[in-house]
Amino acid sequence: MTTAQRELSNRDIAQVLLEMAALYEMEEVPFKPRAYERAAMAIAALDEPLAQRYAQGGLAALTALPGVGKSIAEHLKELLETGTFREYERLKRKVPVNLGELLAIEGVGPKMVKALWQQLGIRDLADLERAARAGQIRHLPHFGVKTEEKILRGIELLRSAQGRRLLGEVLPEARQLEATLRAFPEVEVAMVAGSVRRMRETVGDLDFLVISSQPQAVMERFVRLPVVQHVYSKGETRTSVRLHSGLDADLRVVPAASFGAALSYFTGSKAHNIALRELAIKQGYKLNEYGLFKGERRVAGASEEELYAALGLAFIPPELREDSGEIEAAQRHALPQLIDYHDLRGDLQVQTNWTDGAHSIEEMVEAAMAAGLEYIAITDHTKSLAMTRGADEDKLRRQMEAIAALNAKLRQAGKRFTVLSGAEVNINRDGSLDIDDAVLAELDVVGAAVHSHFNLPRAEQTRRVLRAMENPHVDILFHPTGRLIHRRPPIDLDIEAVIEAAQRTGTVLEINAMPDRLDLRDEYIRKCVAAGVRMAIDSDAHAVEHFRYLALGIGQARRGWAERRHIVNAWPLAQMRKMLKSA
DNA sequence: GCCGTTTTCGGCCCGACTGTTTTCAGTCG
Repeated sequence: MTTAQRELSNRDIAQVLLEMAALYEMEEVPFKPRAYERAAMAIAALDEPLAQRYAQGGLAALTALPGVGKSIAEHLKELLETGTFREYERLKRKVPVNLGELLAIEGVGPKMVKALWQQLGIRDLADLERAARAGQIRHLPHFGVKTEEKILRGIELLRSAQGRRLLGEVLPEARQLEATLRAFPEVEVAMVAGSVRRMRETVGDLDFLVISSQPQAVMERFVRLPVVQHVYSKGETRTSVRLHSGLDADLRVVPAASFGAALSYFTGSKAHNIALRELAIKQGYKLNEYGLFKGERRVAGASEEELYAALGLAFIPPELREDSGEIEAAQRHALPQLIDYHDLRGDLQVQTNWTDGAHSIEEMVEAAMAAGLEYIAITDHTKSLAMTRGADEDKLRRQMEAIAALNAKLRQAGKRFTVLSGAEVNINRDGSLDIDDAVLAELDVVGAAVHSHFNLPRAEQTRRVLRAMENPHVDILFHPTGRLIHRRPPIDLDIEAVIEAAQRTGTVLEINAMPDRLDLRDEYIRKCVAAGVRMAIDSDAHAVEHFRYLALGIGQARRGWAERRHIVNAWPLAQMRKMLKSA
């Protein structure tokens, strides 16, 4: 072997399996698509690189994954060892298009891709856009003007992502690179700055800042990292690269005396920086990335704490630096005591393999304990979401019994952990729920959620959601706006009315921590804080690995100025339960 | 192709919406 072959990431591998599912879908092969999708999900949710898992545990470690059996494990082995596998190549030959690109468009599925390729030779996004703009698609059988318009809108939406990526997707990569830099012998301190540090829900690129007295050696090492694909520029203080993951990354090397000023400057936001510099000028200073200066003399700059203090400000946590009132609050020393990343005691939305989750109740409990939680609510889907094998009243009752038995077992084993029974109940079009009130009354935690009719007009949608919140058994409104970042817009809700109703009815609003949900979003959280509405930060875990997403929800809550007192699952169990309507 | 509190073969789950259609396919959750 000459140069090391770049290792496939779990994301790459999951993508290949998803393409397999789509290819089988085109062939109208029954059941296989679901099987491949399930396997893709399991791999995408994995923390540890699949290659590493395979290297250590062989085929058995692969088949141990949920949804991975003998055949898929064999395919994965081949994929890991050779970069592809025969069955994938065979299927791809039949429809040789850029599947990932085309399927990323909302409303475009495998059948449409196949038809477009067969009839118009469309192979990628550019082909598709050209054909749609030329009005060619509307003339195909089973297509029409509306479909053509939908495709163009879908492409627009995809574009508006502007190459920004989900924080949850980027954060592990950023932390890993940060650790790599920290381990360089010439590096004294390394930190990730930018929007990652501010925990913005999406990230455009990565900014790293290091202290070193040997910048050239650091830059040399940096550009030779295997994660680096292309070097845009390389200098003494700044190097700019494209990573294999598709992200751009900047590395800046600064002397220790400037680190705080540089960290502040490169953390942003731009608006916060400008406001800070204006404040400095008013006080007779000059502020730049090298420090706070009075004339030629540097009065602060080694640490952020020192910098903010010199300006007469309380330390402003990075999540608040958006120039949305934080500087004024810091002047009055009236910043909120933000909820901390270690403050959560429970998780009030957890799915299991009773419906569309990957793992059993017991496995989720184990993982929650390992994540340092004291309680979780099991909230599987209900019946009208049939594709998830949603629970009906009988199934919910059976699950309540299973949970009661598990709690008894935990107590017997001396474990201080409580499993609450719950459900993620569907809100019907008219605002009624798809589970009988009598059964809801027996559950510890009832979450209600919109999973259908996303496009109702504002008045009707708001009326619908309010009616659900007024149900005396509904404790929490799950992912209140239903948005999927970069994929689906939020439902059209009068958010003020929802917050007012939450206050009036005592309904908790969720901050769903899934990377592509983060719903409520930061600005709505801040409205809730102002209105004194309680919220819950939930992982919405569908697999044991998902509890780590809670950190994203906490980041979002901090961006919304939330304190521990606003977040019910940061409270001890007894206090939290008293807060719920059904208690 | 996966899986097992319906257990090693025979299931794999439904229902709504949209846009295209004359009775339904594709997509989504």
